[in-house]
Order: sequence, then C-alpha cells, then structure tokens
Amino acid sequence: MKEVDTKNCPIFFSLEIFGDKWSLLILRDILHFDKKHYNEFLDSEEGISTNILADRLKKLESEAIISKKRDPDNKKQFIYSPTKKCLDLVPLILEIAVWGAKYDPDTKAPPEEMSKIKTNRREYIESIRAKFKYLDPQR
Amino acid sequence: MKEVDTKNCPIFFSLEIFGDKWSLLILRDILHFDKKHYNEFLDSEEGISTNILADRLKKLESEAIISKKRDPDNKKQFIYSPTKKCLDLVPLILEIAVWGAKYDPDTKAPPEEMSKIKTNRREYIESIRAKFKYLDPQR
DNA sequence: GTATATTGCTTGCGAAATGCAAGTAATATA
DNA sequence: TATATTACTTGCATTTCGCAAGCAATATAC
Repeated sequence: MKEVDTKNCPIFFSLEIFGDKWSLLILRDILHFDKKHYNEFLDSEEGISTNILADRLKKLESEAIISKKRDPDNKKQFIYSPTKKCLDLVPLILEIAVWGAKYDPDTKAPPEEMSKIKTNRREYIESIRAKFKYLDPQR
Repeated sequence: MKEVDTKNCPIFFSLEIFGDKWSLLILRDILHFDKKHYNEFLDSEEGISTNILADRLKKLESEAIISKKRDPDNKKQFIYSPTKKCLDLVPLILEIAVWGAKYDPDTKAPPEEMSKIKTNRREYIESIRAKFKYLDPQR
C-alpha cells in the first residue's frame, strides 16, 4: 500500500528540512558570517555540540542545501558551501534577523545594516548572493 | 555575579523564541488558516500532541506573541489571537512558504497566491494584517 | 440542582533527540 | 616515523517528544 503524505503545505515542507534552531544557525554562519569549516561552526558562540553539528551538516548536504568538498588550500579541511537552494534562503534568514533586531532590547545588530535591509532589501539580498558567485556550477 | 549573555545575535534571539517546528506551525495556523481555538490547532493535519500544543501556546503567550482570552460566543473555549509582535512575523512565514513552494515538487500551494506574493509582496502582507485589525489594543 | 458533554488542558511513561566528554580515523607536517 | 590537525563517531546521562489516559472547568440537558 502506497504511503500517501497529505501534508503538502509549503511551510511544513520547509520546516521539515530546516525548521530547527541549529540548522538555521549553521545557515546563518554560512551566509552571513562566511564560515566554511567544521571548526568555525563549532566555535560559534551559541555552542553547538560536535555530534549535532555533524548530524545537521549531513542532513543539509543530503537536502542539497550545502555542498561539501575538500579545501584545496588545506587538504585536511572540508569546505561547506551554499547551493542555490541555500541562497534562496537568504530572504528568510533576513526576516528572522529583522524580527529579532526589532524585539531584542539588547540586540547587537548594527543599526545601519538593519536599515539598509529595510530601505533596500533587494540590493541587500543580492549583495549576499554576490559573495558566492564564484561557486561555479551554482548548484 | 551577573550572568552576562553575549549572544545578542538577532537571529539567535528569534530562534530561541520561535525556532522550532511546532511553534511556527501554530503561527501559520493563526495567521494563514485563521485558527483560534485549541481544538483547531490539534486538528492540524501535521498532528501535534496535546501536551506539546499546550506547552507551545504557553510559551508563545509568555513571549507576548499570542494572547489568550475567553471566547464570548462560546465560553467553554478560549481564543488565541496574534499580537503585533506576531503580525510582524508575517513576512518571515511568507518566506518559509515561498521557499517550500519552490522546492516541494508536490506542493499544494495555490500558484496564483504564490505569484501574488512575489508580484505584490507588500499588499499581500497587508491583507493578512488586515484580517486582525479588529483586535482592539493591537497588543 | 444533577447528569452529561465539551473543551482545554495535565500526567505518566516509553522512545527519541540532545549535550557533553572521550575516543578514533584520515591527512598533513616535522 | 612521530606528532598535530581536522572531522568526525561513540557512549552515556539528561531532556524533550509522542501517545494515551485522566482530570477540571464551564456549559447544556433534564
């Protein structure tokens, strides 16, 4: 008997893939803080555990949101980089930041950056995408 | 000794509050599917457990993202309604939907609605906010 | 008033996920 | 050949989750 999944709400679909704190923090690290290496993610001040990090990187890679390859500059390391699917998450992560900056009384988000997001959203998104233009097949 | 929390990244701030699947699905139900009552959330096809639902409603209320009051039309029930803080999450939930609709090959998101979001984002957001304009103090 | 139904939870318990520490494998450098 | 670096994996205690059952407050029926 065929398993029919009736839950084709696009929001549920998304949340099943990246709807947890650590996945989104990894994506933030990649897209916003330009992190590439396992140790850089581990060093994030939020303190992700190494097994959770490994699990989430594996899941994000299996969903084709990030891709993993050896770092040619240091062959002991791997580079985790965003795919096109990941770059399409930039607007979403930006909205998470906008809300947080608005409601966190102790936010450290730079005000000039936040206002740039609001006054020129499209350009801001493009500037983040541009950082990864070098990624060749843009997969 | 004062506990100093150095994690004032706006993304982390947001994720600590609503960065889990069930919280975001409840917010979707409120904002997009106009659900108001406990049983309506329970009936969502994703199948949230009753204890998890109670827990998340309590947390969202304590964060002033939703407010709870007796339903004047049926005093056995409570109405959960969005606050201003919640309405400010509309753009974020919209982005979650946009991504999901783009990448779910079996999406049931109505294409005309998705294209309206893209061609007239601002108006679409306002139309959702308008549904809740009756909420008096707009807290 | 008393009984029943509805609604919104709480509680208990087994299963799964998480967090922490320690260990291991692959590659590179000395 | 030995050591260091990097990216994990494993084991285990703790927490969260999912499911079922129970309970309390209000409303409705009689």
